Parts: sequence; structure tokens; C-alpha cells
Amino acid sequence: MTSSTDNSCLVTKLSHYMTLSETDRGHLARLEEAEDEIEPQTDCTTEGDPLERLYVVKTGWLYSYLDMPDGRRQIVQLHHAGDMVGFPDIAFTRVATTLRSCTPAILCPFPKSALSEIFATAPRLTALIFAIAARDQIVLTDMLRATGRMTATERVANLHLSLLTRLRITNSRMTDTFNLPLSQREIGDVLGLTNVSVSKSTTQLEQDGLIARHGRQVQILDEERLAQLVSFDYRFDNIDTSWFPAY
Amino acid sequence: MTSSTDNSCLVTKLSHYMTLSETDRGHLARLEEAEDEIEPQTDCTTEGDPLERLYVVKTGWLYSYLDMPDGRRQIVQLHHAGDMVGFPDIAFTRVATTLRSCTPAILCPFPKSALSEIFATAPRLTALIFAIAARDQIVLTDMLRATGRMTATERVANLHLSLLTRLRITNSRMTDTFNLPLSQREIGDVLGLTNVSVSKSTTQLEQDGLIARHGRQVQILDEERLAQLVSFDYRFDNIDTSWFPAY
DNA sequence: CGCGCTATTGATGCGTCTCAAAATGAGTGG
DNA sequence: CCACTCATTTTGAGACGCATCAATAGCGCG
Repeated sequence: MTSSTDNSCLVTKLSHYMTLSETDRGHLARLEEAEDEIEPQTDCTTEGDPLERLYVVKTGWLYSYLDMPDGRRQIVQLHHAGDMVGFPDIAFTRVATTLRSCTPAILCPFPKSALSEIFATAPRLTALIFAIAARDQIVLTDMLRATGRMTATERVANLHLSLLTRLRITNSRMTDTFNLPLSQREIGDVLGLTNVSVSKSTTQLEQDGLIARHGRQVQILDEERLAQLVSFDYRFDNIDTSWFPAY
Repeated sequence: MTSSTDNSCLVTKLSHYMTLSETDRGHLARLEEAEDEIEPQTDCTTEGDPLERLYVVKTGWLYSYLDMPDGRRQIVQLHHAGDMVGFPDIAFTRVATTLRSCTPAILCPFPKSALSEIFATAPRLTALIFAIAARDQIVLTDMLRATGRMTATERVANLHLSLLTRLRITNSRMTDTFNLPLSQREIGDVLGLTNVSVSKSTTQLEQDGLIARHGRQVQILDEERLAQLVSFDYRFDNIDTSWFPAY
């Protein structure tokens, strides 16, 4: 348990977009005061539960999903280190999605009221958090475009590009290879496909020389052609902070 | 052109969730100072344009969509009177989606900096706007669930329920009938279907006695059975304001 | 070594897309 | 009020893609 700002991946991530003041860092450190260690493949909060806390992801991969009564499942968000989890839920008293870990993870829970405090005292940080939430929403619209209007292979290609560009933000030394700790069934639940289709599509991309796999490591061999295939939009490089409050 | 708070549907809509102070109303009125009249079926901003302003919808229906180069299209958001348009875009300098009207509409454009001013001076209103944006995101996850994991008929049923509950928020006297100014092609673009599938699915729902159509008016005949069919979650009745800043 | 989970591969079926034509409806001008 | 146009909706036939089911192969781990 620590609240030093040195090893805060939230601070690291947000610093990428905006210079954080000492007070800002203090606010963010408060969000990471508590730590929960999570086993892989465990549900942290379940759809319908009363909503008590939001989370900062310290380490690990997690996802949020929705269930249908007959067992169909849709994963709606992927969460990585430095992400804040639960924004869509803050408007309501019950959580809308189930949060599940796919690797060992460390979560930092914090109450909604911590956010309220930031709103009341740190306008510039508020704007940044708002912008981050807005970015999440863009990711969702891209997923919707993929699920609604792309073929199976295009969806898999799109997911790989989307992950690559997201992970690059924090890992600037990452170039074309990343770890993908999702089973094909889980990938299918992200993309609205079956595990079988994911397998066939992934093999297809591999045979076409677009990607390569080494265990769970995925290598993007021809990023340009992939991007063209799904008309991928590189939006996440930076955030427009020009309109933010001054302090 | 008017800025009186009397006929502001934004104030009306937000008042539904939280008691607005006079300063809050003043802030919101500023967002509606300008008015643009929009013809039906016209693009207001186009994907990739530099982002200058956000909008409040004063009257009319609009939607935001994404294009694929081959003509495929995905509508990702529907906007009604009292909605704020453009939150997902504020993080970036270019707009991510195209905004298009499907009826005659009146839009009130305002600059990002107006939002910044609210952040800096009105924490409680900031929290509410944040909650509204969060609610938008929930709508998106529900659309994703529908597009990814439902059959054509289920998707159409889900859309009808979703619209019914959203429109009820502002129209408290509305019970089971509403106007649906979308063509079946547009509905298809919302749901990731073709116009043909939408036609067949809608006819199906009508034959099953779940809905009825009178021109563009849609009547929900058996809401309970519809809700069960798609395991619909009624979340939008109210927003949790308990954690909001005091002033 | 053997167990269990994940990924692959193939055969078959179903649902939605595609293509096309007819029916319906709204708007316009004679 | 009718004739005409144009867009939308409906209906049908056929093709295609993904789901489903099932069997095999690969891999991590005790």
C-alpha cells in the first residue's frame, strides 16, 4: 500500500496529456490509496450491484461485460494499467456492467465522492478527466462501427490495431509487438463473434502476412495495410487541452 | 434568437435530475445563445472536420454516424431535444463522427471554452454534465450489446424500448406511443442491419402483437413482453446525485 | 505422464445480405 | 381531383458468412 506518486501509472498516463500540478498529483494519489489484489478470471463487481466505488487499474488487464439471460455475453470495454474504471456507472446507483480480470491485477478502489472533490477544487484536472471519459466513448463508437458493419476478419484486424495504438500511449518504446492475454472466446465476446470465427479470422490474417503470433505475443507485420483494411483512424496520439481551464 | 431560460429544453431536461440554481441556469442559457436552423437530411459537421463547437439540440432529431469507405455506415448516437452533442469529440481537435439531421432541427452551437468556464466555476453543474455524458456512454454499451449479441428482431425490439424510455424522461405524459422519424435504412444503420431486415423484423414484431404502426407513429402494445425478449434494463429514470458537490 | 483448457479444423445449418421487383405513400403540378 | 414522380416499404428468391456442432490437436501445469 502506497500513495507516493512515483509509481502511479495513473499519473504517468495523465501526464502524457497534460502537465500535472502538485495539487493535481495529490488528488490523483488519493485515488490510489487503497489497493485490491485480484486473481485472474474473477468478477470484481457484478451487473446490478449497488455502486460503491470506482477503480484505478494499477496493473493487469480487465474487461467490463454485459450478459444476456441465455448465456450470450458482450464485452464492452477493455481496461489496462492507468485506466479509470466505472465512469459510465457514476450516473446511477447500480453498476451497469460486470468487471472481470483476465490477468492477475491490482485495483485501487475509490468512492464517487473523491471525484466530487476534484470537481469542486481542480477544474483543470476535471477537464482532463472529462476528456479521458470522452476518449473512452470514442473507443466505444469505434467498437460499435466494427461490430455493426465489419466482417469477422476486419473486426479482428481492427481490434489488434486498436490495442496497439492504445498500448503505445503509455509504452512509448513499444513498436509492433504486444501481449494479448485474452482467450479467443473472450475476443469473440468483444467483437460479437464466436471463438471459432476468431480462430479462423486470426489464422487468415496470419496467412495474409498481416500479423504473426508467438504464444500470446502478437506482432503487427503490416500496420499500414491493416489500417487501410478497416480504415483505421489514429486519434489517440494526443488530447486537445487548449480549451482547459487555466488552473 | 433567445436566451431566456423559460423555453430552454436543456434546462428542462437537466432539471429533471437536479435542482438547478440561478447561476446554473445562467450558465446553461449561455450555451443556447446562438441558434442554427437545420434542414432535414443535412450534415452539420463532417467526420474529420476541425472541431470548433459543441451543440445543444433545441428541437428535432439528429444522429451521429461513422462511414466506411465502401459506403457502409454506422449510426452511433441518436440526439433529441435537450441533448448535448459532441462530448465524445471534446478530447480531440477533429470531430470523430458526422452529425446529421433527420427532421428539421434547431441547434445551439457553443465553443468548448464555455464548458471550461462551467468546470471552473460550477462544480455541481459539472458533476451533472459529467453524469449525463456517463449516461450517453451507457446507451452506447447497450447498443453494443444489441449489435453484437442479438438477432435482427431483438435489435429492433430493443431500439423501440430504448427510444420509448428515453423520450419518456422529458415527456412525462407520453405512455406507449411515439413518433419515429427514421427510415428503415437509417434504423438499419443504427442496428447494423439492412433496410430489408429491418422491414421484416418490424413486420414480425407487429404480427406478434408487440407493437403497432400508424404512419411514423409507433405504439408499444406489450412493453413487458418486449422488455423480457431483450432483457431490457430500465436505468434512465433518475440519476444518482448523492455524491455531487454541494454548490 | 495425464489432466484440463484453449485453439484448430471440417461439415452442416441458419440468419442475414444481396438483388430485384412490386406495392405503398408523400409531394407536385396539371 | 387526378396523374405523375420519387422515396420508402414490402415481398420473394438465392447466395454467403458466421454459428453451431463435433472431433482433433496443442499447450500449460500439477
